[in-house]
Amino acid sequence: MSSDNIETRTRVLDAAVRVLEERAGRGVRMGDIATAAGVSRQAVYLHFATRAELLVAATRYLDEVLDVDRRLAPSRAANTGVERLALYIECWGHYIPDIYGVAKALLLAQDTDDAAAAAWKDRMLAMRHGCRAAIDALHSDGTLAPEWTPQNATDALWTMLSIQNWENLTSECGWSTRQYVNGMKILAKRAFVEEPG
Amino acid sequence: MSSDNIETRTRVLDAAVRVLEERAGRGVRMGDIATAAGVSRQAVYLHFATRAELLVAATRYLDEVLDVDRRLAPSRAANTGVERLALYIECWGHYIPDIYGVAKALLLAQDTDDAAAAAWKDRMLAMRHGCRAAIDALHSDGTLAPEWTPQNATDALWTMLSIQNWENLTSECGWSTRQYVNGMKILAKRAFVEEPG
DNA sequence: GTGTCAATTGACACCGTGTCAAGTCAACCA
DNA sequence: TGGTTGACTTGACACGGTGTCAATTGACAC
Repeated sequence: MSSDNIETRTRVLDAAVRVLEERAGRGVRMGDIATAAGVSRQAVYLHFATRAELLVAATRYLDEVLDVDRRLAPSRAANTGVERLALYIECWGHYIPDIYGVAKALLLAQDTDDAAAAAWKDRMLAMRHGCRAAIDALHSDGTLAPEWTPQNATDALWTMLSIQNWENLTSECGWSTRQYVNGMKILAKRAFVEEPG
Repeated sequence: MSSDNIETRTRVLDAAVRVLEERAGRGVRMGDIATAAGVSRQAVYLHFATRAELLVAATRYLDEVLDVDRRLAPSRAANTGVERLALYIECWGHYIPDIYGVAKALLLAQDTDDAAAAAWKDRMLAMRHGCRAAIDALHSDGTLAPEWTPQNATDALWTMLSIQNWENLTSECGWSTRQYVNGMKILAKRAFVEEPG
């Protein structure tokens, strides 16, 4: 039955997201996800050909659930570049903790799997567009610091906001989500904004 | 023969560094290193109990060869905090390409191996001291931007200068080493330095 | 009843790490 | 010269995780 089919598939995705979240994306085997979904290991392979495919599907699934577009709306509605930059960081900073487990697993799978690498690159490129939009907003306001081209500033901001950096700051430096958001706002504002006058 | 012993050991280390460099730290098996060293796979295990141990030894070996202390001397001799920060970034930015292959392998091994994780953490902590020293120099000059505590600024600078960030900027954004050094100098100066007056 | 289809069960191939035991070869030494 | 030592080789194997395959179960549909 096709609805049954779909149900099992989503149960697996749900379990994957849950268990990846729990274990921060590390050391999660296909069998673990199957068990968590209350299904045999082979049933998972009935729906996802490889581990990488499952991880990619889990990312998409999670994105749907979390409704990224809605979250980004405030940033898009900003009146100035400075405001847009701050709101984008705010949004991103609260988004990372929600996706961290799945993202980390995908990040790790990258090294051995090309499909995972492509999927990761794709996601990161999407995130880059947000950075670019914020920098362009500064630029057209005339408030982008003169040391930067929009291109270079985007590269730098994008890199600064990477998930690995979030990981380092929260787990090695003990920053909270709030501290992360504030810290990145300060860093980005000082680094990229030149208030005229 | 003990001199023979040492010779084989260093031949393996040498081969490891070479082959890790070549393949950017990815997909390098114990057998590959053995072959590159002109030695059997088991000979490698005669000198290094695990892959992680070999990677850690290779890092130390490379550090000896590259003479980190000498490289850091200019930065330590700086007269102002601003100068020290710039020189530290200069030094670090030229150091990363030399260690990237080995570092990347260690970084990847982290996920499955505790010894590798500890070694990586240790190296990164050493690098953090350099960041801390630069920030402290700014602080005692009274040129650290008021938004930052020395602690937070160190966290941020340390994170900014991570090898993953270098990787992203050079490989995804196409930055050269020179561009990296310049970009990071601009970013760090704008973010952390408040010129008095 | 019979066919269909998802899921289960258990076996197996593959790969890379790490282990083990037997054998080779050179240097050193009585 | 013949024996011991010690590094290295060779080939086999265990283990763990991924992915495959074939036979079987069980429900629902006609």
